Amino acid sequence: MINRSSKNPLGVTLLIQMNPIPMATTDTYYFPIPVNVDEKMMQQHFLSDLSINSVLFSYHEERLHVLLLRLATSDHFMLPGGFVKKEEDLDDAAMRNLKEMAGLDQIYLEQFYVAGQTGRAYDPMARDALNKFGLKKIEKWLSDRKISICYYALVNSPELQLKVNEAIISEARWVPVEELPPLLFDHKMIIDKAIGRLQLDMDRKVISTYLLNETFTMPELQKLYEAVYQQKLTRSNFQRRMLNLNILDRLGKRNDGGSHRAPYLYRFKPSKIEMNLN
Amino acid sequence: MINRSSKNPLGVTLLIQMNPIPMATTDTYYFPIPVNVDEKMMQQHFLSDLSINSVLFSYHEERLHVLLLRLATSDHFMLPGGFVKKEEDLDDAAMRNLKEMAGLDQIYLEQFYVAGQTGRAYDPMARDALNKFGLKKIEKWLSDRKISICYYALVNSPELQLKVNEAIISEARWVPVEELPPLLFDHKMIIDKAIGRLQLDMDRKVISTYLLNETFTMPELQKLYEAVYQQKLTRSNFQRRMLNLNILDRLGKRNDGGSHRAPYLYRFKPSKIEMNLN
DNA sequence: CCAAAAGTGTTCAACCTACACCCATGC
DNA sequence: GCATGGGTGTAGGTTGAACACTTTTGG
Repeated sequence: MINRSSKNPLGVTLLIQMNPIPMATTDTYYFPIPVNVDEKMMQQHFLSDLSINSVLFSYHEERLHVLLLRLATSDHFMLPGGFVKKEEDLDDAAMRNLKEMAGLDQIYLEQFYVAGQTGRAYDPMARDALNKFGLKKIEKWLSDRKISICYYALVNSPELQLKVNEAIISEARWVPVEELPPLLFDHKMIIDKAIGRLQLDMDRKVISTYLLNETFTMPELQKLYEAVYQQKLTRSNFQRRMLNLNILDRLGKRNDGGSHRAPYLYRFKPSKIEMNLN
Repeated sequence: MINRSSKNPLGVTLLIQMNPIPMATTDTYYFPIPVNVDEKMMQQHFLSDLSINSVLFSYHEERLHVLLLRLATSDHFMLPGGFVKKEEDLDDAAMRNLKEMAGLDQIYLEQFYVAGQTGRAYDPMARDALNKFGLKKIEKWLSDRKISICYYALVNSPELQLKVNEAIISEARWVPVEELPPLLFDHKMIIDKAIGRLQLDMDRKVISTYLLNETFTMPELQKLYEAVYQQKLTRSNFQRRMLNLNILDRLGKRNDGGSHRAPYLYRFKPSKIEMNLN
């Protein structure tokens, strides 16, 4: 288990271990930009007007992070995403995309927005960067693409193994939400909306569990809330509020740590996960 | 102004005055089922994987109503909707659709859901009804159609003039949400989600004004809330809550009515409309 | 003057906030 | 013991539910 002590965090590598895998025949369409892709097959099997973008949230080092990909030809970042097969449920497509790209499975996934502005694909910054790949079909793709269904996902471990085409994506990293780098397209706006929705959902549903280890201390839970809402909370009141919700099991065990009273370990009551509050 | 007295409602006709207009060249694509439509033109100008469905809400006779259309070949109803032009923002498409169909303009419109299940077009009931039109292209349309972006709209007057193809839509009516008839496709589920979202939004934003006349009495406002939330509220507490929000102007004027104390008239403060609460 | 409907006040409980205090632990 | 950090208690304010009371109006 990762030691989350504030004084001496274990130092999870921000830079994700990338494990590039050569682009294969069918399973390559999960990447948001269809480079080196059989266009015919694309048209035949995928919905052409739609794409999916996913905002992956992870919580570590006491901060809320978002997974971002950097285009090899740019210093700008973008969100991961993919396409929807013709005979595939939207939610399934989003899930498949995350599984193919990052091996993620059974994570919390929520659709929160549809980006439908016509102008959204026409970011000149993105155009320039993509044109550097020298591929004609990207030009076409940019002018064709229209609607993006946006999901956010909760990931409880920052240690991912990404499968991306290294020629296109040169870097993938968890970035703290307070320190977002320049982003392509309308992805900044999408992330902002995702954070807003995450804040709403944290208030209404028992979803913190998807961002934490199975057991955690009360201060750890509080720091998660502070990271998501970007504000300090009063310790004693936070504790009472959480306990009064009656969604936590206190485990007799205690952490062993520094020179101070040992905190209790808590766990979300299994029956209460997926429950709505209020 | 419509007399909303509970004892003797004026009796707005539930059945909408339909004013059928012959299908013209371009402006006919607003109807959710492309019958008698130039398929080539459709493919050329519209996004093929998407449709829009709109849940129109109206409040009258102390009840929340939804606008439903009945297929001529069925006793089932469906939601109005339309398609998205290739170079058109999603929100604009939804607005254009309502303007073309019902002459509505500058109304409150909110996107709330995306219906993305593959099975959603395969309602056998709908298939049967549509096949009765004897048109081959409907079969194709049913197997092609995939994703529906769902909007809800707030309409403050039930008196609409609909433009629909009478050969296909034989009836259009405002139906109280507690008395929904059998619906085609997944439209029942979509309406339920729309109501849930409307309830959330009524709590968070100043949108009641889009369902009422410009001026109204406190009991009228309360009845709107009771219709939306499907539950009785305590009169005195409702009044205090609304006044404490500080979003209402009390107009000195009073209603003239029955043998009882005359209520004040209120109006939403213009500056507070579109404001978020909480 | 009475019934009916609208507006106002009062009480009580629940909850939130701030802050003080107590407990456990390693040095 | 004492600094540090986790856990609990308490006083004051706010909010909302329930319900009683007052005001206005037509008959």
